Amino acid sequence: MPFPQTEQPGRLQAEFMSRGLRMTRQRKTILSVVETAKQHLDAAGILRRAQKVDPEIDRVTVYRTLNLLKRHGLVDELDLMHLQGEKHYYERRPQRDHIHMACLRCGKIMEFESDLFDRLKGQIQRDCRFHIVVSRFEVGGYCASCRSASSND
Amino acid sequence: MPFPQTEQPGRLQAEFMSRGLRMTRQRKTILSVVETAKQHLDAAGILRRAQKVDPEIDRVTVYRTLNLLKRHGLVDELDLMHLQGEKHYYERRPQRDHIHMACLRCGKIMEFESDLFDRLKGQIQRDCRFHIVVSRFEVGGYCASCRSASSND
DNA sequence: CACTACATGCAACTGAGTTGCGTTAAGCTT
DNA sequence: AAGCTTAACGCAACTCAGTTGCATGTAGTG
Repeated sequence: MPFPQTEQPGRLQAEFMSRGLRMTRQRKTILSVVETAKQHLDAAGILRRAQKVDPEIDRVTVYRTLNLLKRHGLVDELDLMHLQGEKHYYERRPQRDHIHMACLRCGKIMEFESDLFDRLKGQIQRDCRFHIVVSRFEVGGYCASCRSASSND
Repeated sequence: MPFPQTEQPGRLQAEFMSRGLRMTRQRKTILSVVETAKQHLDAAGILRRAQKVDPEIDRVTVYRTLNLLKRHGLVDELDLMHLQGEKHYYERRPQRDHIHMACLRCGKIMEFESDLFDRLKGQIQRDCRFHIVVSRFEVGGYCASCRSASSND
């Protein structure tokens, strides 16, 4: 085991292949970019990073691969309250779903897990007899630091 | 009082004007379209309905008016899980926030209010010291009728 | 009633994402 | 290992939603 981290590289690739999807040089690059991203990336950002590894990679391939990952539930698509235009952001689907909070002043994105959130989704599935495949809870507002800052400026 | 309904026409117009915003012929038309809509409309749909009243109205005016309403918190912008392309939908901001559920099979949109939802937002504000201005909780999945239908076809 | 600042309409533009198609290459099959 | 088939790739052209610049029109003030 050469990867002692909690989230070992290659796990996304492994899940991808275990679904019988064809692995290509380009997909390998894109998956590793998505997997190792430390922040939320949009398609253009993913392309830029992928091209540092393989300059031949095309933006169309990035879009097609992201659609594939989305359809297979391997990544989630986020809007992040459209703080910067209409583009989408992507993240590996986590074990446990979380809420995204976007600060309208500083643009910071925060994530928040909550029992209440899990219970709410359970309630929807039971009370509405609705089978949830994907969910997105995004919040726009003002973060703690911007709230205190706004009293000084 | 000529309007005995729960949601009397003109209330949106009244809120709009009470904010000191300039009322024009076009805005009056657009606001009444938004206010009386029985379903979630996108900008093109709002334009189409507005043009039935006033054919001179331009799509740019619709976009500008929707942006204005959004900035003033008088309407909410929805993605409805991007079931049909990337366009946005609009609804009057309700007294009590609700969740949108979009069926991936039949396209139906359902709304759901929940105490748990209200409590969850309260928790976010308290635990994260985050002041919520706007929130959007959208769910994609399969509705009750499509779940039972899918066993037969 | 006149003035001014803001709203409108038009046309041109932007930016994200998609499609068609000829070429390339995964990953089976033997 | 070579050949085969089917899917993925790269490129260019396109679509679609929404935005911007600017000249003209008009709401609301005084």
